[in-house]
Amino acid sequence: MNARTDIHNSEIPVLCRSCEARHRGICGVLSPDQLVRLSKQTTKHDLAAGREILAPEASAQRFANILKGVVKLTKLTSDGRQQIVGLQFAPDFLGRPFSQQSDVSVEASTDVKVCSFPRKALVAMMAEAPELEHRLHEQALRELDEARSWMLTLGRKTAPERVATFLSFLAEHADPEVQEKPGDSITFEIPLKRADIADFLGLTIETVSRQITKLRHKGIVILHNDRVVEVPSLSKLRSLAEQEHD
Amino acid sequence: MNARTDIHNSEIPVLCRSCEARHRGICGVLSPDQLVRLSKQTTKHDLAAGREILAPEASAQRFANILKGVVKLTKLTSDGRQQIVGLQFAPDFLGRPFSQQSDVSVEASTDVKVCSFPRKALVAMMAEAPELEHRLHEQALRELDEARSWMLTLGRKTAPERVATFLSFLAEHADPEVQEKPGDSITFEIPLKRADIADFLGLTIETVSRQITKLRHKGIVILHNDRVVEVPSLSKLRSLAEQEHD
DNA sequence: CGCCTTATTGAACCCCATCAATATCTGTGG
DNA sequence: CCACAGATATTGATGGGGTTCAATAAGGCG
Repeated sequence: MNARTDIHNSEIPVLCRSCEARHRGICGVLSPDQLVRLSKQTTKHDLAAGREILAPEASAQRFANILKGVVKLTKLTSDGRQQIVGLQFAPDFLGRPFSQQSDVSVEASTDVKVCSFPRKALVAMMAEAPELEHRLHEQALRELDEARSWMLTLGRKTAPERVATFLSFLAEHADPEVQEKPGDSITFEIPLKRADIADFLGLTIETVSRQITKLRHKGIVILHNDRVVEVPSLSKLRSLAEQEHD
Repeated sequence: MNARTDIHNSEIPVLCRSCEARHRGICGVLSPDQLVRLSKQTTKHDLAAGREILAPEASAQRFANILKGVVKLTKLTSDGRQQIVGLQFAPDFLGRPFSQQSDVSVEASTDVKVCSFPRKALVAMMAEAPELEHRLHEQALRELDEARSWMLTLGRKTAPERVATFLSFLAEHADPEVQEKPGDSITFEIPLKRADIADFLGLTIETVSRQITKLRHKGIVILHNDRVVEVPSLSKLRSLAEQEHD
């Protein structure tokens, strides 16, 4: 069946109707017919914050799309030091295609909804819809750009700069519903606890806490609670993300 | 070796005959006919160590394959601090497809030979050879895995561990011609000067130098000169890459 | 409330950066 | 071949930013 001749909304699986991934995510390139077949192998999961979504061994065998929430990708040294190597938001794709194994574990950072499917289902879809691989490729390139930006942050920025960089990053990915005011002011929720922020920025919990306190005293951020931040001037915050001194 | 590409050797452009990228690189998926057409838009360049290959503005408009040598990808903060975010070897592809701009600059780390071509030429080839995009996708995923490994190194490892990790990484990518002994022992050339190693590892030149000296005194490495290193026991070096203490 | 998790604040130490001097390497020309 | 100059690398002394260890505070939920 041909997608072009047959776009009837009634054919779109219930599962997919309200899914962001169907538009901006990888499923956006699939026809209703293809969506139906993929959705037969798909299951929707609700995962509490902290739960593992894909173990390192599994992340090449099973894939998923984020429907809601924030997902962290983490790596470990053999002696247990942890580094977060990426944060993902709806409608991002999760998993490592074209590999047998990965050493990244995929965990829910907030409460998360995902829709997951086996490797085979994706492989089959890619065979008939080459555009699907293109979408995956574009996401991989975006993640690569992002990972390299974090390399600059981790390798060359000071603690105050790292925290400011992190908050600026979150502001850009903020859920529109928690943004309120236009322009330079923004309020959003930090989808990580302090320990995770530390693991992302290559710092300790204590240093993160101290830096946030400093930002508070300078009026750069206003904490409504541990997680909700108001940034009166995003441009001021951004300027702190790249200058060493106070 | 692929039958399709080798039935008529005479059809393969001279430029491509001795090129590694034709087999392991992205050109491996092209037919002789396609190689001929691509090679008409291709120019070969020799670049001295330190020279810029693609400026950040250009890296989305013009692409290249590495024929020989080592290439560094660098990022800068606004006040000039530098971080190397990737090292690339033959036959890697250089450039940022599907984007108008990039903030990564591409420089020769050693003397380098590349073969470069305009964006349009690649786009045209991808249209007729979907396998081409697949190769690019796979390289992007490898680079992503690598960037995330460096994030762990930059965020969570100590200076001694970083240097050991770096040398282990080089040993794995070492030009086979400088490898001599089998098994656990290896000799190779460091394709970066100390300042570049520092910019890669998020350290200073002095710290890198001191750590190499320590490795020398511990018998982990033997320096034949500033660039050529002998590693008697690669497994010992690797074990230092993940343990904090001496 | 009372317990547990999470976050903040304080004080002391240490790893690595910084500043400074010396050494070595590389190439060039006398 | 050696002398010299510029770039690159090593080594030393000092200081500071961030960690570590420790205590207190604040949320979240029964």
